[in-house]
Amino acid sequence: MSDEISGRGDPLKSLQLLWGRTEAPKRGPKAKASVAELVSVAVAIADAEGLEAVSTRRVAEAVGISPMSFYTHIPGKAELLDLMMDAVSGEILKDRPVFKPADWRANLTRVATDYRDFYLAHPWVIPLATHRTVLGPNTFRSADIALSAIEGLGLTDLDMDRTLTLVLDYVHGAVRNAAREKRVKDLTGMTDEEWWYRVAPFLETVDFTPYPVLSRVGKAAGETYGAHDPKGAFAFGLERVLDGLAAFIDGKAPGKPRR
Amino acid sequence: MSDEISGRGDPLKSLQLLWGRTEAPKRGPKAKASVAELVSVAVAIADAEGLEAVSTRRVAEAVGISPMSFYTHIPGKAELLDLMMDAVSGEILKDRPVFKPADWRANLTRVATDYRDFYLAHPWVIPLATHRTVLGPNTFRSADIALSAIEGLGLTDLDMDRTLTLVLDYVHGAVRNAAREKRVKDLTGMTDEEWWYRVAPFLETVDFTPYPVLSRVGKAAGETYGAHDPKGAFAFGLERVLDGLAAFIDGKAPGKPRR
DNA sequence: GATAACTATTTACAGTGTACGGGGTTGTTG
DNA sequence: CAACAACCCCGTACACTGTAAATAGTTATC
Repeated sequence: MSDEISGRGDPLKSLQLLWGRTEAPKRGPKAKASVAELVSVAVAIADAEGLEAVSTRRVAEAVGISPMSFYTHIPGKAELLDLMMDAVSGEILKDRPVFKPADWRANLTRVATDYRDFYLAHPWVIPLATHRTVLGPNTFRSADIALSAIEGLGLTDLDMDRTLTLVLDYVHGAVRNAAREKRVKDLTGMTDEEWWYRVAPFLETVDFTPYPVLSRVGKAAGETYGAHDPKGAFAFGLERVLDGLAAFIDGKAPGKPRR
Repeated sequence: MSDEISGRGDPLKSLQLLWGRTEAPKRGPKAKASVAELVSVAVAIADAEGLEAVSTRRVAEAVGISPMSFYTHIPGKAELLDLMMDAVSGEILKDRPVFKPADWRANLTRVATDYRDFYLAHPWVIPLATHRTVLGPNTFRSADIALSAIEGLGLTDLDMDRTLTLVLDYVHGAVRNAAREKRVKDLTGMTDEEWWYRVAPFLETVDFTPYPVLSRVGKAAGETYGAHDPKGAFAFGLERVLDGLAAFIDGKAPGKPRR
């Protein structure tokens, strides 16, 4: 099963597990493992070895039950992935910062960097997220806090939605590369430097005249900060995004028309 | 093998295949299948049924060779994925538009929408791309054209690199959801409407008082354009990104200082 | 004709998710 | 008390995956 994206499982079953709405069993033997335990070790495996190391067998074994006992607790792997995503989402904006409307730019920067740190800490969530958000308590909590970063600016609810979507879409796009860096290194056993070292001799035999602009710009970028500079690129992009939002927000703000 | 990301294969072998640098064999029987053929059917399978339907066995069978004969042409699945990515990259900015510096905003809009269309046409590339770009001719070609959209604006080569990175990161982040929509529908057999229909009753039993902002904004967004509106969100975000870049570019442009 | 270079194929192994059916444990009910 | 229902656990099995290893067949060169 390589199509590992969230939102695949039975939505109702997932929801019940996410919100702890499974009523306690009246009879039967006591369970050797709990859902929380299974999710926790699955997250630990994903953090340490990547998503592909998470298998139902492996998770079951890690909590001390047999492979098939996994399915007594969680209907299938799809539901496990949903639970994993919501579980780690609890780390986003964990201290619930108090935002002041006047500092919206600082607020959004905080939100963006917090989400970025989150993705970097759990790179496996990046290919997992789909448009059908996991409707769990932690996901709701982080979204609520993030939205509160732009409360009181005179934006409509719709504008708030789109504004946060823009920032988080950008963060997601910008972070996806940095997040994979370690992963690719582990898989290939090569650092980026080693990789370039192996690749460079071949590239010198390539005729770059069909790509004049790329050739010039790529050379300049490479000489300045090596193969790539995700942190600098993120900061640059975020500033531009916030500049764009500034024009939008200042134009909407009722009290302070800009010109 | 669930860790399907690019940049995993032997880099040199991949490069040789990408640039057609495998010297023609002098002896031996004629091959029943070519690399181009294998890549082509692999792309067709991925387009039609998603990345997880692409297996070496399936691809081999589709071109009429036995499962293991695949490996006489391509060293492994990692290299196949690299080749697939570069192959489809040929569709981006295919007609090589002529960009005029004065119209940089229109140029970048064209670049952004072209990349968006590309991702929507081949959603499987989204989880595949890593920071180790596939160094193939088509990838180079599209990057060169995209960069030429912001030539002649007085930007340094580094600024051009970061500017394009910003735009493409945003496009990637914004498109990831829309691209999965069809995919999730196929996997779950549910449209988004059916999904919401199943989920809504449960959500009404959830206490939303801990998420006041989310509850209000989510309700407003849902009532206005249903579950989500990726096209509108994309347009909104792109305008803001371009506004932010406008401030940056106008500030740098030598001839026209803004204030 | 021998040999080297090349393609194609068969078999096999260690994984994966999970359907199915049976066995053991617990609390409730007659 | 015995019977039963509810529940947890587990062994077996199936159809997949990528690919290592060994073998057989085909072609051009010496």
